[in-house]
Amino acid sequence: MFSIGELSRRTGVKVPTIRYYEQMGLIAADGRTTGNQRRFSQDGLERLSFIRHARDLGLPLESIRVLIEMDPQNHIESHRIAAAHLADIRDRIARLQRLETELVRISESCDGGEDCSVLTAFGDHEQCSGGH
Amino acid sequence: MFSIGELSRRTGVKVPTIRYYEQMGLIAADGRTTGNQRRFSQDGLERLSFIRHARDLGLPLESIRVLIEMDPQNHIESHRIAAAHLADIRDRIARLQRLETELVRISESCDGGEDCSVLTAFGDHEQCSGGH
DNA sequence: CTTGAACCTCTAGTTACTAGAGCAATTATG
DNA sequence: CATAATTGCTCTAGTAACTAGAGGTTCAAG
Repeated sequence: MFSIGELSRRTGVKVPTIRYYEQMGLIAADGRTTGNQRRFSQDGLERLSFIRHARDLGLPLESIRVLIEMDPQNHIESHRIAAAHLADIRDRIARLQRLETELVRISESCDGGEDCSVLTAFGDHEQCSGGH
Repeated sequence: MFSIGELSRRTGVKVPTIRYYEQMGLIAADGRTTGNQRRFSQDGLERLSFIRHARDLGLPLESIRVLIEMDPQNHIESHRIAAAHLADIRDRIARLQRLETELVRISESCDGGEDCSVLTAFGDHEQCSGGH
């Protein structure tokens, strides 16, 4: 049986975050001591590691909740979540790359004149090339 | 003079968002009608367009506030903000690309066996290659 | 048995908005 | 000019995923 601090040390998830996950119904303590402190089993440790890793992969808690409650033999649903997340990541990369291009242009636009053209470029959409 | 709705139509910023910006001190109405409705001048329109575009570029409101309050001749500060934001964007792109690689691996890991290995891969950090 | 670390609950703050309630003002139409 | 439709007002609360702090209790070591 692990205390919440022990669990935190083993998974790298901060103590208040574990309590937050419990509140969100993603994890449950196995029980409490007479003094009302949480005690977690090995199962809890594994569950939390799962959440931790999935969060590191950028999955929102809602998707994680679905994964947790899912039948492990349900291929379709887990593949769907993975594919949706991948598409989302790719979309975000594409958008950020467009911003990067734009920011490079803005950063290079200043010729050192009186008023800084970096500043005006931040506000002027006319100068933009790609659609953002 | 524009009503808040007119301003919204011309800039593409939603009405409640304009009020929110006002509350945050980023924009101010020129005054109010006798019936307490906001009226904005051309200046307000331009200010809001600036904010809109800077937000589209992904700048946080705090940076925008700094830009707005800045002397337009202050090259150093505007260049610094642009450079910091560019570095931030590049960092995010790099991290997302690492996630992309990982998710592709996870998506391809399933061989159709009893329990779906996409599901287990979400929880198992051991299988990961790059550091995330 | 005492002390200090770890634990408890609860509230509020973060970012950038969005949604809704309940009411007042403005504008368009008959 | 009266009425109806639209737009506006303020205020509160909700979103995601936590983090920080207050104020108090329990646990483990010596």
